Amino acid sequence: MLDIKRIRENFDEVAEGLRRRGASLEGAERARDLDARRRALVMQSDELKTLRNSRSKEIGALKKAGQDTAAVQADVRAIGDQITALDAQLREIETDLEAAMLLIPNVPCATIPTGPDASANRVARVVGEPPAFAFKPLDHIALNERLGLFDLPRGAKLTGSGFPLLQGAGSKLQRALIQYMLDMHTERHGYTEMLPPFVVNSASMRGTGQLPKMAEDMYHCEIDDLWLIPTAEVPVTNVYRDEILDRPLPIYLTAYTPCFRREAGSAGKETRGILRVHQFDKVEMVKFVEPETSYAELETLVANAEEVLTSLGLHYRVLELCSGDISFSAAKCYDIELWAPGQQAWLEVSSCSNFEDFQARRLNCRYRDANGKTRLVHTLNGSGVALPRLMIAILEQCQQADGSVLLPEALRPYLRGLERLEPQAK
RNA sequence: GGAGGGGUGUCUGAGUGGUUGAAAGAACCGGUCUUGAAAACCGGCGUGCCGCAAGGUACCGGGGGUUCGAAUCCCUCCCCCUCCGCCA
Repeated sequence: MLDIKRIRENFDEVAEGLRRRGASLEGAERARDLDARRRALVMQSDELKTLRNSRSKEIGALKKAGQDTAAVQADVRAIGDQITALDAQLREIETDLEAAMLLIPNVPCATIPTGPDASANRVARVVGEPPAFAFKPLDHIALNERLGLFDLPRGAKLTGSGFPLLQGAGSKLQRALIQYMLDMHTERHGYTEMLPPFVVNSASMRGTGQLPKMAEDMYHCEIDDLWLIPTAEVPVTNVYRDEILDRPLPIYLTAYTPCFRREAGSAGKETRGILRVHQFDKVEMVKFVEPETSYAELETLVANAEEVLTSLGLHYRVLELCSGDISFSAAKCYDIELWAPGQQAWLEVSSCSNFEDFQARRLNCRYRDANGKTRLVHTLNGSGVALPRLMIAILEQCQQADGSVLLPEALRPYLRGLERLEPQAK
């Protein structure tokens, strides 16, 4: 959520930002108008309340003195009726204002490229080399047919399409990767590990911005009004919702969780294999930082995610997303894409964003600065990284001529002697 | 799921309808004193909204209600504790 004062006082600057995104100005204009009406009503209502309070105190005094209070009571009652009417109007306006504010996206950072969509994204860097093959590399689906790491038909039988059943070396590799990443972030990058609930309430979903817009993309348990998390960002960022932090900033948190996404509307698109599924595992990093530091913190966040990939010897690139391609809440965002030689495609495995105070305002998450003044924190998060596509990239980049997959050295301690994924006899 | 108890500021904790944003103590910050520290003493010490400001207003788990007036009464929801039941 944007600062209403920013819309009030710097409307042109906000409008320019929204235009760069290709977003409509309608919401911001509406918010500006509702805000003006709200302030006028608040003034009226507060004045009447002042009057009511002072006259009510008179009644107390009169009663103590044993005098008749009927006339004053009638007066105050009339004032109270006016207040009730004004406050009803006010509530309506505030509800509308809140609704409008929740639908206005963040203003993009001034330095990011301007453009309408992904075509304007800037390649920040390409790291490593694509592996050279003396044979035609297979994609992860073909590789899996020999290796037997995941069983999609049986996953579909258990639940439905898009719910992979990992098995044998596949599940072991997955588990090793999760622990490898968590260890790296906690031991080397200074993050504290969290293992949060995988199901959250609506207030948490609003806090990070999934609600109200993304309700259709999430799994919802009606009876309890609880939601399956689409990313660990939700529970981990909400840890400090409605708090004034007394811990020194920055705070770095990391968590492994499964992620549940309905992916409504994306049926048939990039859905082969485990590229896009309804349930997947991910290690997430979340930062709570002082505003002045958030852009420097974004760079180290990306570096933390990249180290997972470089340490595994994988070829990837980093994109700086343009104004038209960043997500609703983000001011600036880097995507990390792994190279998948089997399908000759770049696969997004991480999205690292600085939300500035956009999430913090919804979350109501503040800290005390050096002068003891409360200020909104800046929040950031990034995947570190998502598992299925990491698995795909490892399979496709590390495949060998004999159909096996030679696993990265760095994972060996986590695989208890497993060095190579071997074709399975059917 | 059943029965009971409870949710007040950073913490402990008073407050059962009237000038209470809230006693008292602790913690914390500033000052005096001290070679320094402690102690003692003095002062400060919640958050949001409106306002140029003075100031006003709202908030005692959330929401709603009664009343001229609610931290205090009523309804409802949430959370915590104890006991019983069920259960991985």
